[in-house]
Parts: sequence; structure tokens; C-alpha cells
Amino acid sequence: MDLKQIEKINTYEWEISRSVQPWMRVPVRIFSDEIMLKAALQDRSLDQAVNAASLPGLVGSVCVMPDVHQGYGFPIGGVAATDVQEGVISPGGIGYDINCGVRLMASDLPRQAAEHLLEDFTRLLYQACPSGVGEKGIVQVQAKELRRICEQGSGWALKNGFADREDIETSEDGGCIAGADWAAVSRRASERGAEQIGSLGSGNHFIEVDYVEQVFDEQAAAVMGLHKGSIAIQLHSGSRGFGHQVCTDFVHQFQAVAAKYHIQLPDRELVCAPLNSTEGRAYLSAMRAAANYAFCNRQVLAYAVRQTFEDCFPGYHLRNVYDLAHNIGKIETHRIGGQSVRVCVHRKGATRAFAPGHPDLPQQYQKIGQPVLVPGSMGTSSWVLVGTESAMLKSFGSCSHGAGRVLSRTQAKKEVNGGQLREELAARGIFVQAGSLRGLAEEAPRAYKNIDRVIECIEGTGLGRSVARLVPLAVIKG
DNA sequence: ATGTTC
Repeated sequence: MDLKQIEKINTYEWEISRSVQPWMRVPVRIFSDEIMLKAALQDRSLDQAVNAASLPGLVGSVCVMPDVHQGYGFPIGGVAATDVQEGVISPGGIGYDINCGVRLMASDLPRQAAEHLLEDFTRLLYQACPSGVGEKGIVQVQAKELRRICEQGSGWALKNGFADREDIETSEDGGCIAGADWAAVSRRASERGAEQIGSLGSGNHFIEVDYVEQVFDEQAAAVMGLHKGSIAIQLHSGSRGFGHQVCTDFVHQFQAVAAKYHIQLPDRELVCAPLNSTEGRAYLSAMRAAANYAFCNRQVLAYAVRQTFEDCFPGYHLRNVYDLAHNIGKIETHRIGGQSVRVCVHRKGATRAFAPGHPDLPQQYQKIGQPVLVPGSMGTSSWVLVGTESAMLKSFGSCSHGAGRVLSRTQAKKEVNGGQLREELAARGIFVQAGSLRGLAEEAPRAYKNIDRVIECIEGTGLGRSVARLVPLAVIKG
């Protein structure tokens, strides 16, 4: 992709017109400033967005967030909505880690009161939360119980003593998406998933101890229980081997039946099936099962984090602020060209960002809008925002999900020494517990874009409104 | 992201 093929709409919005490639059914709308746009041109992410514009049944535009980077077929930081009657669903548009997502918990514990215990607390957290590739989780279940997890999500955690009612109320969709079907889940996925409930994983998954460094919207922050100077904890994890297997299964299955539906695509990694087909419906049901698995996984981990926190800091409670998905396909109603349309919103590396008053939001967030959690790269700030009416109109109620890579994992490992990085972070007052120094190197801050600039773009285009900024004190990596 | 090359 070349900058010359991109039309500037304003400082923070750009468009790739349908005329750029013959297969484009809708334009690509990029929410970014010029500097971030040029960063996006360094990899194949915008070519992938142009390819994604070929998916049958698309409505509106393919949306690209400022933190966009290259993914499997479809860019990470991409949003695409397909008509439920005429459109398709594409596993590549959702991602291998189905319902990869973030949870934020907050406390009234002042940072100063926590500092002397912080390293011990972090070590205990590391012991309490299994992490790393292939690790088993806090809970290991039989297939019969796994089925309940897939159908009930965090509701299973509540019934089994791993959640409070408040956790459920303050999770996207109450931590459970309807329409999951166990029959659509393969034996292999079931086997991989049975042992991993309550495990962090590896890569960019983390647990981070932060403090609230700044508040931009006092009223919204108060509703979320975020107080300047207090400790908050973020958790980033997904559906582990289970969701990965579900995605693998359906990418293969869709490829095998692609010819049947006469869908021409510029990249086979975008393989898809009509939402209104046997295969499409089966994937939607299996994806929902994996989404519920991930909700339950984060909930079980969060419960262990809370217990560790409350043991370490008696008298202080760690309450849930919000838990959200950023790799998922959701059937939603949006206004497009003055009409109300039922669509499947593919969010891949993008969070939902519903505006105040949306009926899907919990009572306590009706007035301020949905909390939007945007973690920065390791050692940098994270941001808490709220969803807006602009997001509803421009991006199917979506916002960016993080900083976004600028270096590939391979490149980062080449350029960064993990041990040295750990020392550098320690010198800045950030304590790191990592299972693998090589894994740590992959997540070096310089492998990512500048989170503050991502947020500036989001503010500029109005997809979210800043509420608070968090600064890290300790981080756990797999 | 991932029993990191079914």
C-alpha cells in the first residue's frame, strides 16, 4: 500500500476508496494521524484491510484503528461488519485467540501503602496464576464440566466459587454469550481446553499491577472506582489452546468447502462461510463456546488475583471494573445510512466501545458509557476510556485495543536482550516476573507503537473519551 | 495467539 492511494478526510481520518482494488465491496476507513498511518504502511496491515473489503455482505466500511498491525489474513486493529442475512463470517477476522481480552480491577489501596510489599505480592501472584506455553490451569475439568463452561462462561465460575455477582455484572455480556453449541466443538479442542481453565498463557498475555496516575474525568472515574494514586490490576488473557483449536478446525473446514459457496477472495487466509449456512452457523456456535471459555478463564484467574491481593493487603478489596473481549464476532444492531441493520461485527484487536445509554451496558455504566480498556506495551502507560456516540456512528461501536506492534516477534528477539530489558525496567521502578527472558524480549516497549499517540488519535476521532491513565509498578509475563 | 513446524 502506498500513501498516494489513501485520501485524507481530516487530521485523524483517512480513506482507501473502492476503486483501489476490483474486489473491494466497501471502502476502508482508517482512524489515525499521519505519523501512525506511516507506521501502518511499514507492514502488510493496510493491504490486509483492503483484502478484507472483499468479504461478501459487508456494510459501511472496513475500519482500521491507529494501533493496527499485520495479522493472519485480517489486520489486528481491524473491524468489519457483515449483514446477517447476506454476509459471511471469517475466522481470520476474529483471530486465533478467540475472546482474547482484558480485565481491570481496582482498589482503594494507596500506592505508598503497597510499595514495601510489592515484590512479595508479585511473586505470590506469579505462583497463584499459572503462566507460559502449554501450562495447565488452576482448574482442570472433565468434558462434561467443560461443556458447562462453554455454555455458561463466567456463570460457571460463579456457581463454582470463583466469582462474585459483581464480577458477572461488570463483564461484557455478563461474561456469557448466548448461542454457544458444544456439538460444534471438536474432540481435540475439548481435550486441549479441559486442563487450561485459569491459566494466563504466553506472548503478550500478562498481569500488571498499576497505580492510577491521572484522572481526566472525575465523574466517570468515580463510577468505575478509580481513584488517583490507588492500586489497580490489569489481566490480559484469552481462550488458550481451546480457542486456538476451534479457529484451526474451522479455517480447515471452511477451506474445504470454499468452492461450494463460490466466494472469491484475494487471500485464502480470509476464508469465510455465509452466516446463513451450516458451516457458518457451526463456527459461530463454536466461537461463542470459545468466547465463554475465555470469559471463564479470565474470571478464574481474576479470582486468584483477588484472593492473593486481599491476603497480602488485609482490609482492602479488589473489585471488578470491567472485563472485555477484543477478538470476537458479535451479532449486533447498528444504524447504517439511516437504517437499523443486524450485522456480525468482527472485532480483531479492537474493543467494543458502546455509548452511554446502550441497552447492552450494565446499569452502573448506563450514564458514562462502556469502560474501554487500552493497555500499553510493557512498562508504559495504560488508558481507561469510555465509549461514545461517535464510535457508534463511525466504527460499529468499536475502539482500539492497545499499542500495536511495530517489530515482529522475530525482529524483537533479534534486537532486544531479555535480561537487560528486565534490568532497565527495574531501574525505572517496574518489577518483572517472567517465565521466559526470550518471551520478555518479544514484548519490549520498543517492539510497540507509542500508546499515548494511539490515544491521541482515538480522542481526535472521538471513538473514545479518556477517563484515567494507569502506570505500571510490576508485571507478570508467561 | 498456539502442546511456538499437523
